[in-house]
This record gives sequence, structure tokens and C-alpha cells, in this order.
Amino acid sequence: MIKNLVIVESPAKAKTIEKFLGKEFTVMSSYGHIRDLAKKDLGIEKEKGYKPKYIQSPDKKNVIKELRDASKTAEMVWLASDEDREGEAIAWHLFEVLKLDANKTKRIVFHEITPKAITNAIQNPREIDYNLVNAQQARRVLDRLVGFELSPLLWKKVKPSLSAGRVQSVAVRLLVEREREIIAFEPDSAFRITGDFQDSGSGKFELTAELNKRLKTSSQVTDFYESIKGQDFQVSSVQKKPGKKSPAAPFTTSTLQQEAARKFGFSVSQTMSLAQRLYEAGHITYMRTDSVNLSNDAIAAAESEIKKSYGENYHKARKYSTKAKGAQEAHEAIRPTYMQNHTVDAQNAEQKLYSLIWKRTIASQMSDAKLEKTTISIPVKNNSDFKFTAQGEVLLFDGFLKVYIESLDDDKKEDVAGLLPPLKEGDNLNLIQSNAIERYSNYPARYTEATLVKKLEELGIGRPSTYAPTISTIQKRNYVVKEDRPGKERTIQQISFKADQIKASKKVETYGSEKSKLFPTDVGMVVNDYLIEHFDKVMDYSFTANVEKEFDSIAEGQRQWSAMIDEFYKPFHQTVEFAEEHSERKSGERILGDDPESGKPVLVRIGKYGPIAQIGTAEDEEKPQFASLRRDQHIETITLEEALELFKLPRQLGEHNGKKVSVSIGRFGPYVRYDSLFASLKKEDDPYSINLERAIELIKEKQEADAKKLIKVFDEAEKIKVQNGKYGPYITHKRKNYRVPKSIDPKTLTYEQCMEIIEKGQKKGTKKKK
DNA sequence: CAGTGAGCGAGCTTCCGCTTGACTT
Repeated sequence: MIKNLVIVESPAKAKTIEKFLGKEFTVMSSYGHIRDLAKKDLGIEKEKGYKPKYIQSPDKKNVIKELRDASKTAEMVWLASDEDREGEAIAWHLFEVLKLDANKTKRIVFHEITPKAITNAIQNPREIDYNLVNAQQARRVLDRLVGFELSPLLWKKVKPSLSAGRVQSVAVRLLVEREREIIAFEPDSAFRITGDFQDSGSGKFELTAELNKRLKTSSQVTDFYESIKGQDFQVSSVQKKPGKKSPAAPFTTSTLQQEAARKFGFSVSQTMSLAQRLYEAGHITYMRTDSVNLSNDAIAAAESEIKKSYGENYHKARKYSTKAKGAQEAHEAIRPTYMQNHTVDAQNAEQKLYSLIWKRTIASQMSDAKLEKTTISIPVKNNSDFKFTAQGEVLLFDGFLKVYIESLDDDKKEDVAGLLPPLKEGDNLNLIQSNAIERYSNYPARYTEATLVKKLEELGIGRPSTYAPTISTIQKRNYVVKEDRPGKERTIQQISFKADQIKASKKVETYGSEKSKLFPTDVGMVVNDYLIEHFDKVMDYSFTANVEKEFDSIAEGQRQWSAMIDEFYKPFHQTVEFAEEHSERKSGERILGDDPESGKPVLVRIGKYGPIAQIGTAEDEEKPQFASLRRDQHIETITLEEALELFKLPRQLGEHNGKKVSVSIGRFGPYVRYDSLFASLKKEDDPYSINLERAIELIKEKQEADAKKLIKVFDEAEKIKVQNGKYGPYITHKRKNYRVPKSIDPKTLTYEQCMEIIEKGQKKGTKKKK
């Protein structure tokens, strides 16, 4: 018999709360939403006022059964899902699916997990807020309508299996537009001039200062140096200004993802799964949140920890307020559960993330850092337009910097100003030497996973629970790839000035190398252009913000949800129908020119399997020739010469043991083929110039590696192999893999045992498909 | 894993947001 049944969304939360509530209460979890729109067709009855067709989620069958059994015996059921739109809907779905009795059901909310907050919630129950539920239904129905009408249109007009949606399509748009800005960017260059000075009094102090203006051309630089020949310099002013730095707010999901990426290079999904484990172990509060708020208990705990560890003057109580658009603030900020734990006992990566969260939280309750900024000015006497300045910074009091410094994104990084020598106004200086170095302006920074999340949050698009999945979806659809790209080289000019001598020289610098950046693919670009051409309203960056306003007015009871949907859907559906009938297939085709050998046109477009180059057209008598574009080549930017180069592969290198050896470039880069064996080329090998000798070397290496992987083969059937893999030993059979159970030593496996494992695995496979 | 790229047509794909494990080669 259960007296009180409390239902929350997360099992870890259930465990914690149960401790606070005592014996009279049983706490269970719904594991998020328990039902959703039917997946078959639209799942919405458009003619009946957009009535949703809900289906119990298949993976929640057991959860629902357990909850139903428990709720039947309970005297009172407390629906304690989160205090936001989605949480309210979860409460309502529970009420409906579990067929609860209104007289024996109460709705409670709390947004911090403290005994006080929970007792308070129990004492102040309310009813299910149907306005809020309807706002959620409107959100859900709108997303389904957009996603399930646009995606099939793409299958027809571009390529099968593609997808479009309110969130993912705008994320791709951001990347495509940034990429085009970069392609169109024309760098500008100017000479940055620095001077190394020494005081002519004691000769003890040296300082490097920068000229206040950059000069466009080398002749302007030479003219400048000519004009200062033989000149002496003097400090005209030493200005000191007090400054301060304040700590950043505690972590939300998005800021945690950004900072973990900057400091440790974690991907957003990596950060989330580490945080999940810390949460389940009870080390941190909930990790999917848009709130920077700390509970009063947490603020007090931070205060006593700071005073104990660093002293009274390091503490300053602070309250932060959320700036993010559309924040729903159902939870606290992400913080340690126990402020006194500077570290926790966990795996290395988890420990790193915990420590980051601890530092950020503690720092947020610490005093400002105080500093003094100094600017030393050194005028050029015969030209009042020019002066050299040096800037320095001295830390007077470290404050929160004692524990934590927030990192900057690469494009915002600046030179760190250090300490300046104690020069004063009127001090005479000698110019020991000066250097003018040509500096190019940088193109706009490409997005990383984390900076994309930041941008989406600023636009109010997506939620803490969806940032990581969205990024993985747009990569899965091949709209976007995350990769490194090597830099390119360019020559820059340098001019030096020393002992009244002017010398010019040249230097090679690499620029534009990228690490773990998101690049839109050709498919991403073509899909994006198609969607913008026909559905500019949904693709607008403010579309989500606009509909959010409408959801809010539904939540406040001022608007009827199906009327709002109708107002959106009618014109939207018309544009879908129009595009269906009137728009052309989009292949992104671009004609590059004529093939000098055959005189046939050379073109690039998206083919069935991705971007391809093609010589000749389907109408020609001869079949056209095809070649896949390489990963770093794009329909929009490839040249005729580069395209023609692609047709030189595959190259026949000759024979080895009577079998042909050829080289080509595949999905995973350049490879050598020998019979049915494929061996990847090494970085230093070039597929266009590699010779047979080197190719055989690679083949032998690959054969050896394969032999090492192999644990066992059977005489009975060549097709079965026992091999060693990343996840332990496994059996291959007819191109499928089956894991060897841990209880069996793979070396002792018999043929019969293998067949048994394979049969078992196949059964599992067919079950899954249902 | 790495060959492909005509056209036909069956049957499939797809959204966002709330949650965890099961599973991966």
C-alpha cells in the first residue's frame, strides 16, 4: 500500500526527493514524456481543429504499467513534473494515461531540490494548468506540421531521407550564411608597427609600444621611417586608470557546453553525458537548464566555503538574472550539490568537468578583481598624427580570479597586457629598433559546436535538452561536417628600422587552419537555398521568437491554441502545395566549362550519393563519365581544372602476385586496392603520384594489421571469423557482427558456439525491427 | 566501409522536447 505517490521526470531526482519526504511518500519517475503524436502519417486530425492523436511511447510501456499499478493503490497522487510548458504537459498526459481521479490528484511544482522547497510545494498544491498544457500542444503540433510537410517535399525535390524543421533548418542556415561570408571575404592588409624603446637615463628600462595607426602600403612605411631618422623620443604621459573584472554567472547548459569546449575541447554531447553521470552520482544539480539562478541554500553554502577557504574579503553575495530569450527557468543553474567538495572521486574527464562547475559556481559568489590599467604615450615629434602607446595592467586584488577565469572564443582572443616598467612623464627614450609587419584582416570565424549552440540560444531557438541532439541531427543528415582543415600559406612583407637603416624582407605565414569546426556540405547548401526560396517565413531567424510570443499568450489564456495553429497553417500549407507543383528539382548544378579532350561540357551537381562531377550529359550518345567530389571540394567553389583532375582516378599501378593494384579516393580518403583488400594511404602519400612499390608496402602493412586483429578462423566455414575490435572480441558472419559474451574466452570458441551466438543475435535483430 | 550516378516503382525516410540505458566494430 502506498499512501502518497509523487511522480517526477527524472529517476535521479526521485531518489533525492524520497530522502527528504520520509516514509509516507513513494517517489517514482516518468522518464520524461510518456506519450507523443502518432508517428504514422501526420498524427494530427486537421479537420477536427488539429486534434492530436496521441500514442503511448513504446519504450515507456513498462514505466506506464508500474506507474499505473502504484497509482491505483495510492491515496493521493502528486504530479511533480517540471514547472514549465513541457512539464505541465507531462503532468496532464500522466493524468490522462494513468486515468487518475481528480479528487485524489494534486499538481505541485518546485524549481530547486531542497527540503524547504519541497515541503513548501506539498503545502501549496494546485490544479493542472490547461492553458499551459495547450501552449505545449500548440508547440508540439506546429513542429510536427512544419517537419512532416517540409521533409517529404525535400525527398521529392532534392534527395530521399532528408529532413527539415523549425530548429535544425535554421541552424544549418546560420552555417551556410557564415560560409558564404567567408567565401566572399576579401582580406585587407596593413602594416602593424611596433617600436622597442629604452630609457636614455639609466638604460635599465625597456618597453615595446605600438604605433596608433596602421599603414596601408610599404612606401608609406618607408616614408614614415625616413621621417623619424635621427629622432629622439620622450614619454608625454603616463595615465593610470582603475579597473575591475566581475565573475561570470553560474553555468546553464549552453554556457557549460561552451566553456567545456574552450577549456577541454569536449564536444557538446560529450559534455552532456559526463554531466549526466555527475548528476546521477549526486555531485551536481540538473544539467539541462536555462537558469542562472542559485537557491538560497546554495548561496549560503558558497558563502561559508569561500570565507573558510579564501577569507572574508573574497566573498560577495550575488544574484544573477537570466538574459536568454524564451528561458523557462524550471531548474536551478548547474552547480555542485555540496559546495565543500572541491573535487569528487570520479573518472578523469568527469572530474575535470566537476571541477570546472565548482570553480564557476564558487567564483560567481566572489568579489571583483581590482586592477590598474596603465597607458604610456610616446609622440612622434615632427608628426602629430602619430604616437606610440603601450598598455599594461596590474592586478591589485585577485578576487574571483583566484579560482576561475572564463576562456574566450578564438576570434575574441586578445594579447594579454602585462606589467610596464616604471617610466614617468618627461623620461627620454631611444628607439632601439622598429618593425613593420604586414597583417591581414581575418575572415569571420567558422562556428564550432559550442559557438553554434551559443548563437541558437541567443536567437531563442531550441532548448537545453535539444542542443546536443540538434547538432548530431544536422551531421547525420550530412548537411554539416565537423572537421579539421589545414591552413594555406601566404607571403607577408616585413620592414625593419634599426640604426637609421631601413630593410625590407619577406616571410611565409600559414593562415586559416581550422580545428573541429562545422562546415556546411553541398547538400546542406542546396537544401538551405531551396527552403529559403519557398519558406522564408519559417526560415526567418525570428520565427521561433515570434511563435513563442503566441505560445505565451495561449499560456496566459488569452488565445485559443487551435486558432493560432490555423492562422499559421493555412498559408503555410498553401506555400507547400505551391512548391510541390511549381518548383524544379534542385541539384545545385553548375556548369564549369568544356572538357578540352572531348569538347563536352563539365558540370558538378548533387547525385544520388552526394556531390559529383560529370563530363557530358545524359542526352549524349555516349554515357557521361562520373567522379565523386572530394571532401574538401564544393560545388560552389570547385574550378574546371580541379574537376578534370578528379577523372585521373582510379589509377592502375600494375600487378602484385598476379593481381591488379589500383589507387583511388573513396569515402574515407585515398586508398590502394588489391583484390578485395583496401589499404588507406598515409598522410604523406599522394594518390596521383604514388608508385607500385610503395603501394605494395601499404598492402603488406594492412595484411599484418588484419592478421593481428584475427583471433580465430574455422575450417567449417570461411565466412566466420573471430576478431578483436574496439569494444572487445566479436564474430563476423555475412558482413554482420556479433559480440562475444564476456563470460566466454574467445580463443576457446567452437564453431557450434559461434553459430549459437549468431542465431541469438539474429533473433534480437528481428525483434528490434518490429 | 572503399565498386555506384538511366528509369521505373514499392516501401521507406521526417519534426521538437522530455527522459535514460542499450548498443556500438
